[in-house]
Amino acid sequence: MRQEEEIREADGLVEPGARATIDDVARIANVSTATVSRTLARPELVSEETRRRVMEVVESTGYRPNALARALRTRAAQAVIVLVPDFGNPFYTEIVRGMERRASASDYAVLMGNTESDPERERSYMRLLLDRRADGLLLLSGRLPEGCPADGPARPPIVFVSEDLPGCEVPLVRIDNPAAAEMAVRYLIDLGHRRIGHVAGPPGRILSPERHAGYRQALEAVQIPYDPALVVAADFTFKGGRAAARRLLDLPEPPTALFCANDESAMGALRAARDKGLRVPEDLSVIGFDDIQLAEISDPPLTTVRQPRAEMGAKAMDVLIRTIEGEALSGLDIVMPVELVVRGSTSSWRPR
Amino acid sequence: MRQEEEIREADGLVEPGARATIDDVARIANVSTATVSRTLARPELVSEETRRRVMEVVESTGYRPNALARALRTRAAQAVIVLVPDFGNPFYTEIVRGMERRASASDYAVLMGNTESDPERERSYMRLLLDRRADGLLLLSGRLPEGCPADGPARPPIVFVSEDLPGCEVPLVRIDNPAAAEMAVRYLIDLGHRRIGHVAGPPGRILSPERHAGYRQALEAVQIPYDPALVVAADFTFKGGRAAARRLLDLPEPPTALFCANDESAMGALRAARDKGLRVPEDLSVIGFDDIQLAEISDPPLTTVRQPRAEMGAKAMDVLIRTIEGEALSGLDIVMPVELVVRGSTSSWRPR
DNA sequence: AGCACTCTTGTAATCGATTGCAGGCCGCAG
DNA sequence: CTGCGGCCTGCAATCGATTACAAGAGTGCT
Repeated sequence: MRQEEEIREADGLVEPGARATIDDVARIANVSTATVSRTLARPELVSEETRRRVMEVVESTGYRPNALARALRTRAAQAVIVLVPDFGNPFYTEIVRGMERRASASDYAVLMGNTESDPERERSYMRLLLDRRADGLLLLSGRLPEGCPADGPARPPIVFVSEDLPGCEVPLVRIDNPAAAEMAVRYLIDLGHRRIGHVAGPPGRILSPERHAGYRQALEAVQIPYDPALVVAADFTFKGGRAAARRLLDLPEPPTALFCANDESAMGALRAARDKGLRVPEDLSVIGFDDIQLAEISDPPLTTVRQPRAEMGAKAMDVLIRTIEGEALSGLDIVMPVELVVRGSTSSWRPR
Repeated sequence: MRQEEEIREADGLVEPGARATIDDVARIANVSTATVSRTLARPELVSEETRRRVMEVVESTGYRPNALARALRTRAAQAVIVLVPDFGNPFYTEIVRGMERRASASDYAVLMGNTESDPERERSYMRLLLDRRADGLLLLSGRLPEGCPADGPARPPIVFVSEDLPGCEVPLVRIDNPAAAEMAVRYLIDLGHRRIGHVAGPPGRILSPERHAGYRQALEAVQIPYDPALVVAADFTFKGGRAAARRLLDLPEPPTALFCANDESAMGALRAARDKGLRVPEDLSVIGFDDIQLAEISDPPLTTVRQPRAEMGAKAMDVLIRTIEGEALSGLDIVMPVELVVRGSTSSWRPR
């Protein structure tokens, strides 16, 4: 026993596989565990001399505090869960990047989950919260996991991004969808278009009626009568956008421009145009929404509405962390600015 | 004090915000914490009657064991880290899906990390391991995070997917890249092509020389002399593929077919062809590698080599979990089958 | 010398589980 | 009646940290 301790004092640790604990460090540095803990957490409380000695041992043993033990004691896991409905969707990746950046600045770990809108998966990530392995939740899907209290004191720290659940107090970081959509359609109108179709989003998502409202608003602002035949719902996918656009282009009096509720369906619309032998933008203008990476490399490159995705992610993470750390931010509603990115899929139109 | 306990016994818990602990359950059910723990973990050790009583209290209080406390005691976090070099890359999303499926079957949590090949980010995720918040590591990037022991008893459970670090004992789940590449090029040869270009991967990635070797092998098998001028390195991106293909198509005697080291660069090649006014597949055949989603919706849809990505992910997770749970699987090398998916970007060629 | 104060450090309780060990109870065989 | 073995259950140690509290040393003042 003495022997073992002496080996430890000389060499750091006996078993190379085992990691040093705070007790090892304390023993080797000849102080109590309390002092080791303080040296790391609040060095100003420890004398110069002791601090030096402890730090030396910390270095030589490669000691890292066990996060589980710390989290258990402090009741703070220093980790947050980010629930993404679909990893494959490029719209989310940039948001997540922003989140990670902000999280690591405050030394929070990010536990990312791909739910595919599957309640089972949502629940399984929700467990991490109930488990105490995470302190808060960032939701990109506009839906609460089943069994998660939406309000009241039992609600864990949550922030919604982009989409929310109407009627609850959860903070939200978003853009002004109606205004952004109106801006996009307004741009088409300014180019001379009068007959403008709308490839809408799926009815189940809040975004859809919001962007549709902006579309309608833009038309009405310049006295263009709203024609329901020019609106076809899709599902935010390439395939859905292609089919919806095809229906619009097959109309007896087809639109000269399309406003698509997101970029992916706009890509579908570009394909539908090509399917029919229409040139974009000469015969048809197409405008998307989101500014995903693909928009830049599509043929032609897509004119679209850019959301400041990384900033939105960072902002949401910021609000979440501050909530976790005790600020009362309930009911916050943060609106981020958007930007129209003009590329090659739109051009002016003179009545023929 | 007595008062509080009576309220608890009647109503479950006093404060609705606070979560029940094993002590609460034990007290209310009038048993020891040991019995509660056993009821949940090894019910067969507990008498029918007691089990019923405990379970009732567990239900009514909504008790969930604190994972941190358990992990601290059992020294098993029941969580693994998955390091993805680039979330935006659709190649990885399917792999990750397979991993998640297998993990949740064994009740492991998946902590996903987007490293962007940044050593800083890698280190920050590595901390979760050193921290004891995770039990193992799944690497999709073919590189070890800095400071991670590659071999010896100190090496944590790790599995590589798709790419590995040559010369270390870490298990690997992969495909046979040379053989798969050879199959693809062989297909072009069978279609009648004789002058076949190769848009290669970046030199830094192991995949690149492997696929290049397969390309060369296929040519040599039918006595087509290898021409270095027909090989241009790109970087697995759309842009890089486009530029590389442009160089090949600008050759005095341009190739009639291109084998691209991945789908994204193949998309770039398709664009380069269109830039030059070439029709695919009539004037140029293009074949990719990976079979990402985009391959199906590109114009024309891309002929490519499909990797069983979900299965690879699931398999890798399987090996990792078994390693964590004590099986000695060091040095394992699992090779998964690939499949040639013929779509519209390739057609037969008769010498003109 | 005595007292008050600051500066450092250690003691020990605590977070919420798991689990080895021991003891109580019961039935049954000798 | 005694002893033994099997079934349940509880006691208490343990995982590895944090932190309230107390105690001792040193300083300065009266």
